[in-house]
Amino acid sequence: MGASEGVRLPQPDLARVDVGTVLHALADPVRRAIVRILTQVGEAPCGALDLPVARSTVTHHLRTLRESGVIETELRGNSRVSKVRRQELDERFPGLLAAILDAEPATADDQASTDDPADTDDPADTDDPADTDDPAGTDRSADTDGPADTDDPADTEEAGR
Amino acid sequence: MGASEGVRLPQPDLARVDVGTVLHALADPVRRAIVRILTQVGEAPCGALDLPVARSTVTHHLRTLRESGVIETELRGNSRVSKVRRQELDERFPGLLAAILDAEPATADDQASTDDPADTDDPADTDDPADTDDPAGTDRSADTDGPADTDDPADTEEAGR
DNA sequence: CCACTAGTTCGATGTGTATCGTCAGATTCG
DNA sequence: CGAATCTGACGATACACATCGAACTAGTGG
Repeated sequence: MGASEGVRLPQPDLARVDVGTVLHALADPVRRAIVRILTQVGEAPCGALDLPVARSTVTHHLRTLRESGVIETELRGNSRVSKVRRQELDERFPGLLAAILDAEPATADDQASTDDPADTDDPADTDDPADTDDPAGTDRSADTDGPADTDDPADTEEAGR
Repeated sequence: MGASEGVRLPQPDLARVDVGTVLHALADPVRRAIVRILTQVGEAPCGALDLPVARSTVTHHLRTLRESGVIETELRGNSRVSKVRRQELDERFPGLLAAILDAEPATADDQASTDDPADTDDPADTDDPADTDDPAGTDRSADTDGPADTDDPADTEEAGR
């Protein structure tokens, strides 16, 4: 018992957590991957999370997830084992986590590759994440072109009426 | 017919929209308020949205919502009427929008005040939004103390084993 | 035509954030 | 004990983003 229970790191009371906080935490693809992995394996230490970013970045994301109330972490020796506060989240925001997890079906071994293709699918015409991945300068010019095209068809339509 | 149907602004195909895009769009409190209002009244032009930000900021948010696939907007004279792509969202991400809207019950007239108290409730101990509102320096020292306190009880716990 | 309204774009600003590498502290193991 | 491992704090960097006010565009009505 003592061996399986360690000290839990500070975490917010979910009753006090704003839904925007959770949404923001889960808007990041790496953090979503983390949550998916933890949901599938139950719990895992930092080192067991196979993600395409630096270890320090994983640590940063884990902290963000913990501070937003999505996961809980406990000390076990020199490891910090995290797990999703699934029950609490489901009580506080019924259906939210399920909807998000269902939106991106994935296999345990394909986490890293799953995130990459998801980003590839984003490049919809007016999709912001695609803009994020591209150089800012290029994106702005793209955004400028977008509305311009909008105005053109509008003019054409009204002419038709 | 023609009077009720205007030209629709470009919007992404929701089948191609990543859930992270939607999550990010709805992580912002102003944008959430917009979606709530639109959900309640059905549709509304920019000017009918009573929000505690500048008109240009509302425009910016509407654009973000539209480009992320959450709303659709059509030109009607010199107005741009927006509405939530509720059905499509429910098909693409079943339960997501409902969960988010349910997380923040509100009345149509209390949008602005509803957002403010939500921010007030956020100041949980390790809540990021609270950290954002407070001076960064103060928050870091608090965070530094947090883990330190965690380590102390950890030592105590292991001593007990 | 002009005046007015509705809404958007633009530029600037300040803040926030994801990422990385480095280093230090804590724990485990031989 | 020292070496190895695990993890997180720190500092730096580049980019993203919410916000505002001013200027501009498009549509409406007299």
